[in-house]
Amino acid sequence: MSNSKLYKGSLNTIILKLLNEQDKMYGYEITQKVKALTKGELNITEGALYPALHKLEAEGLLDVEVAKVDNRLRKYYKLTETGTKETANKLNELAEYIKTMQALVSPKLA
Amino acid sequence: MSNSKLYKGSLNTIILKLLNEQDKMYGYEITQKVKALTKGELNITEGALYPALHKLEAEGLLDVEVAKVDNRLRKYYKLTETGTKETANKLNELAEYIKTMQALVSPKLA
DNA sequence: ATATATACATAATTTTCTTATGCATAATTT
DNA sequence: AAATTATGCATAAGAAAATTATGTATATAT
Repeated sequence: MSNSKLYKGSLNTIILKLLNEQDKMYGYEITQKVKALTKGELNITEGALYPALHKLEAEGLLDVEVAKVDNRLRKYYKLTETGTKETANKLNELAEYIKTMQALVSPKLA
Repeated sequence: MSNSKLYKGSLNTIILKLLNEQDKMYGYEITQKVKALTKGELNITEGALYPALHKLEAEGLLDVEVAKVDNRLRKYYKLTETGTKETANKLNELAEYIKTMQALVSPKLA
């Protein structure tokens, strides 16, 4: 995924946020989109991505829809209503995390 | 540690940064300092902290010095030279992580 | 006397990721 | 034509980092 361990725990947030923007995406598309958006910084591995998608689906945050394009399989994922709410939560948590970490590493007023 | 999973992977960064400021600290002190700095947001658990300190010591990033205060044991940790360098790396990685995540969740120019 | 705070530690389990495979089709390169 | 790379899914074994649950011990507050 990256040389830094900090990305641990942020995969779900990334997936949900992308699906919040793009409406529907398939797995491989997510890996490519993340690579592009981060200029190669972040490479989501398949071993992390697919189990994560399956779990989000099992939890009712994602719906899946199978399609066949160019004789190849694609599984399109999209947010459920619950998934949309959870996306908002995750983004708040990320903002909170960043604020907290900045307070810890640059404690200007502490 | 927190309701958010995002803190996974950031414990070492937190420990190293605190020791970079405070010169030397003992485990319990670290948990209290973090709680105070984050206004209760982040509570480092002992099961996470002590193994982490032992590992950082084993890797040569921390030196330990045992003291007895009020008849109670304290293990003071401080950065080694290598530890100081690694602290700088970790802080760069954190800044990089925050930048990357912001590019992912608020892709203004994408 | 009892509970809370201080101070360390480890073991079992869970979560999340990496690494290694595996299958299959399409497109590109040699 | 053959081989490689890209597209697209999936899972299993193992590692890493945390949670949760204990355990020991002293000091302080109720």
